[in-house]
Amino acid sequence: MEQMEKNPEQDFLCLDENGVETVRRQMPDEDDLYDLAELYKVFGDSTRIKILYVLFGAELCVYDIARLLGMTQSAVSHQLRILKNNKLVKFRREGKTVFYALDDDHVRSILKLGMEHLGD
Amino acid sequence: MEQMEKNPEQDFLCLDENGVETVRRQMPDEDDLYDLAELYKVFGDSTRIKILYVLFGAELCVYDIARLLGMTQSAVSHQLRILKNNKLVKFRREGKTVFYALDDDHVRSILKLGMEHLGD
DNA sequence: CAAACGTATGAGCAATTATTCACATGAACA
DNA sequence: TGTTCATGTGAATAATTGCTCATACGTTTG
Repeated sequence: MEQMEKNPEQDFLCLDENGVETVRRQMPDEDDLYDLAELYKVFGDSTRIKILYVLFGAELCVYDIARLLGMTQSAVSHQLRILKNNKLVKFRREGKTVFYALDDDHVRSILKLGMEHLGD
Repeated sequence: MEQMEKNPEQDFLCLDENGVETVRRQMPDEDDLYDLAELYKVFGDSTRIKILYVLFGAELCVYDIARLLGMTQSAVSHQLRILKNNKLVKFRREGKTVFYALDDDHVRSILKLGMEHLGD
């Protein structure tokens, strides 16, 4: 970082054109970044995090999740819908009952990584 | 999952007491779950995701980040504050300029995992 | 078919939050 | 010391969102 002098041609204070190119090249598409933020937004709610952790080891029906977490069936159902849309949980119908489970191992990995970060 | 009959003593439709215990045992503390959600909430905004990705390979000053992303310096500074508070970025002062960089490799790992999940 | 049960969903409300605008800091330089 | 430059921040606003309440849907059972 030696190029600290102001360069009026360039409009960037600290980074030269090469740096700009390097940064731009590694940037994913705008859309992908948006989708990524949307994905993390789903993890960014303690209710949904609780639901995911409850499902960490067991397949559960909506009512059980609600009971375990001390929540309304409606609230749980609303959040399950969001988790479902984002492919974080899968479901299976058995008569009147719908069983939910974590969709894939990415979910577990993401939760674990987050916990690791908090451990510092 | 054979215990589908309703059991009025138990208040849980599908899960027996053993199941409840198993689920409860693996649940982290309420506080940790809350903190985890707070962490992901930070990732759950496309502006902050963009800032993190811009910092993926280069240490940058506030004004450069703003220029690269086409944002106000103020908006970037507000978001950097949040990223800083959550230990996702670190900073270094050099004269009037403040350089920001990703804090640790957890950040990179978390971003990568998220992208992987989207790739399905 | 009607009733009961588990689940899903739309509307409305309260709370959170990202941005803008104006201004405050804090450092370098005349 | 006063000015300029880079950054930080408080208040206000607009938009998002999680929950509740009421109700609808889909399945089973009488």
